[in-house]
Amino acid sequence: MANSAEKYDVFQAIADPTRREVLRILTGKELPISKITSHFTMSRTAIAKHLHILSEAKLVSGRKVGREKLYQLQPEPLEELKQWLSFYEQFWNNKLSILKHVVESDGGSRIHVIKTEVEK
Amino acid sequence: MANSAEKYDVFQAIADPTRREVLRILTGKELPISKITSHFTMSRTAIAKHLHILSEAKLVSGRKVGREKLYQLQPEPLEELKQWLSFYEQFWNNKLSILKHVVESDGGSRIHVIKTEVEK
DNA sequence: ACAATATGAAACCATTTGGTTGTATATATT
DNA sequence: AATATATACAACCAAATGGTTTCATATTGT
Repeated sequence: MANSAEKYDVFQAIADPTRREVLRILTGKELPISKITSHFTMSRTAIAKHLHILSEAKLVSGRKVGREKLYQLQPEPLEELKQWLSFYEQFWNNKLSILKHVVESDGGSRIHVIKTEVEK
Repeated sequence: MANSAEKYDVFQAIADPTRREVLRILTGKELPISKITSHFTMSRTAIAKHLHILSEAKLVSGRKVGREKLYQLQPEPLEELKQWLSFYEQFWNNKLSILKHVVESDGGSRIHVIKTEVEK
């Protein structure tokens, strides 16, 4: 199923509720397929396929340890999603509210933002 | 195709590249189906279906004006996506990367960020 | 060595998806 | 009134998706 042509991107990978649930389950822990499967009613094979898709999208990585394959969350590709989102944020938010959030949630520093026009 | 049972959620709606492109085209403007279609090689019917899906996910709204149906971006449901994302942010997060997007996605201005430490 | 466990992989299947074409209907335009 | 335009809707289709079952293989544990 996993073709080298990277058939699945992040957008497709997270479109499926089962796969989102798998990601949630993997937050923090590194788990073998069987343990992940135990959270669902569907078969191990089905979950393995979902893991392949998530793996293609680089949202998880698997390492084989003994007879188990341990899967781990790899959240970096979500950055792409975040960037995509940020483009639309200005339409329901105000761009500066993003900055506001950063400032407010920043524990140990103060952030100053100066916006200046740039000539054509 | 469009069942009242809301078959499509935001995650599924944005999974398709054509639909993401439609959203991008609709940023700012309100456009009739035919105008939207002119950006693609596929048929108007195909685009109409995509618009139905986007409509189910409440990412666009359409109003009929004369013989045209004008569609408009409705970005609010993307908030759900943002919230979903925020849960995973802590796992790769470098807070300043948020600022980086703001800077990079800003067309006509330059943003300077000065971060200074604050005494405990 | 043998049985149990964990995964991999192939074959198969029903449904969904993403597209098409064809026809009908409503609204402008001349 | 007749024609052109814009959309709606139904039927159809191939390919993708999300699942299953079955069998093979590698690794433990006794």
